[in-house]
Amino acid sequence: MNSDYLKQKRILLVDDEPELLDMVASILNEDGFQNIKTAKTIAEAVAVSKEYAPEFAILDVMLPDGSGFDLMKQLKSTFDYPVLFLTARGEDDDKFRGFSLGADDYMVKPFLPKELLFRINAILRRSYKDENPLVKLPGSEIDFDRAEVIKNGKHIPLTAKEHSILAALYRNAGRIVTIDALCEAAWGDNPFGYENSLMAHIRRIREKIETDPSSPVALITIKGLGYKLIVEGK
Amino acid sequence: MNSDYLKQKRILLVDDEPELLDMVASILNEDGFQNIKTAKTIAEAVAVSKEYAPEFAILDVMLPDGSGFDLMKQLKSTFDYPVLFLTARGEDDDKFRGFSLGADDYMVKPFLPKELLFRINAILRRSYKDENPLVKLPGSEIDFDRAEVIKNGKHIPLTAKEHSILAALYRNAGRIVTIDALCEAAWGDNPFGYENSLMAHIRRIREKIETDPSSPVALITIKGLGYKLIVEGK
DNA sequence: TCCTGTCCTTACATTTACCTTACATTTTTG
DNA sequence: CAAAAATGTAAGGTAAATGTAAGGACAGGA
Repeated sequence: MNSDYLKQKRILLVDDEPELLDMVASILNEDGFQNIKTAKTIAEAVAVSKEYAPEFAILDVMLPDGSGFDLMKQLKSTFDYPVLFLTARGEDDDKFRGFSLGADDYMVKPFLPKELLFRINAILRRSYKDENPLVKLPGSEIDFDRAEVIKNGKHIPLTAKEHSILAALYRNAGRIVTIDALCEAAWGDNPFGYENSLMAHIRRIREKIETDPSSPVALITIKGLGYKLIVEGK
Repeated sequence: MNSDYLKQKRILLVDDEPELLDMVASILNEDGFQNIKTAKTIAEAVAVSKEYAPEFAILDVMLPDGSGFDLMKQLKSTFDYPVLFLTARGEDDDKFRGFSLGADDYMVKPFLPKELLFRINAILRRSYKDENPLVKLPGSEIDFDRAEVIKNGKHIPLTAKEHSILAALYRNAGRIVTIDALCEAAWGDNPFGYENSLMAHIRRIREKIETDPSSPVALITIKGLGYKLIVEGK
């Protein structure tokens, strides 16, 4: 279900309630999304769009300076990215029925975080599914969509945990990722007490991606700090 | 993909919401389709059909004077062309079970324009190409038009659910498809809570396409991530 | 040299996700 | 309406994935 290059997509989040902004942003964050910008008004959203060039937008229907639909029209005429609407139950139902069709999806507040993530991931997957970049490491390549490593022409499958650990490393390619951060990416809430387990996974990952797992060159240890994934061009 | 003789096909579009008619029509237009007629009711649709002789229809499931299925039955008894259904999320889809076979397909509103085009083009290609391409798997072949599997020269029919699950896998051939995504493809609206049922279907599909269903080679499990369909050349 | 701490490596135990089956229920068909 | 087919449900079984733990290697410091 989780984590790959789609998590890198630039997301624009527009709502006038700060609490909701915070909530959605943190839901997205926990699922691994990196690039989130927020706005409280249409004016702000347009400004942000211009310099940020989002690849996906979550818009509230009711905004202080107009409706989310107006905003979508403005944006779509210039940019082209998928949109998900948030609407409160009973809010402007009639208007919504008609216009909802221009949206790529919508959710009625209040919603379950799980469902929000499900819909967002579904939209992104469908919108950007043709791109399937192979990640090039020294000595092998990773195909996140297929959850496999290609080494010397051999296709080696990745397990779920390996996949999510590698994804977390890839999101920070070239930078050091702490043990704690990796545990959190792999085990989510209560990521404590898995340090040893993480090590076992690191070993297994190295067996798959490294030519010589005991002298790693792609997934290297920075003693006392964490691990680092070496990706071509990062 | 563009400037095809398929773009000349006469298309009938039936929905009671003018907004949706406009939107779909303009999506189709932009993709190069020339001959589009619209109708708002079953009565209208039947009338248009008689003199226009459509070669493809997009029907809303809910219409003011009856269901899209009734319309399809009426039309199919006289004419024979492929149909794509549109259904709204949350719309009573009891009636929905047990179809989506053959050239037909359906989409849940709201949908991505891109995906609508993708499916329409796929249906047209399948329906109006002289040969219908068999999808080659290791050990068997799938004929989506006829909804059957050919294994060792034997023709084994597919049920509706099996067909739509296989179609979803085929659309992402070679890539991992999550349980959630498969549930959405098979049950559309409210795809939660069918995980177990999905498993039973997977088993039945394997019985049809695999030589040894207990050691699958075509529809393989990636534990914790989803399923993957292996198609020759993908 | 020994000690200390960090990480590696391995073998093994445990768990979880999935398989498999039989059966219940619903839907379609004649 | 009855029979057949399709679909959904549930429970016990299993193997692959994951977690655990113990011994080893290695570096740095005293």
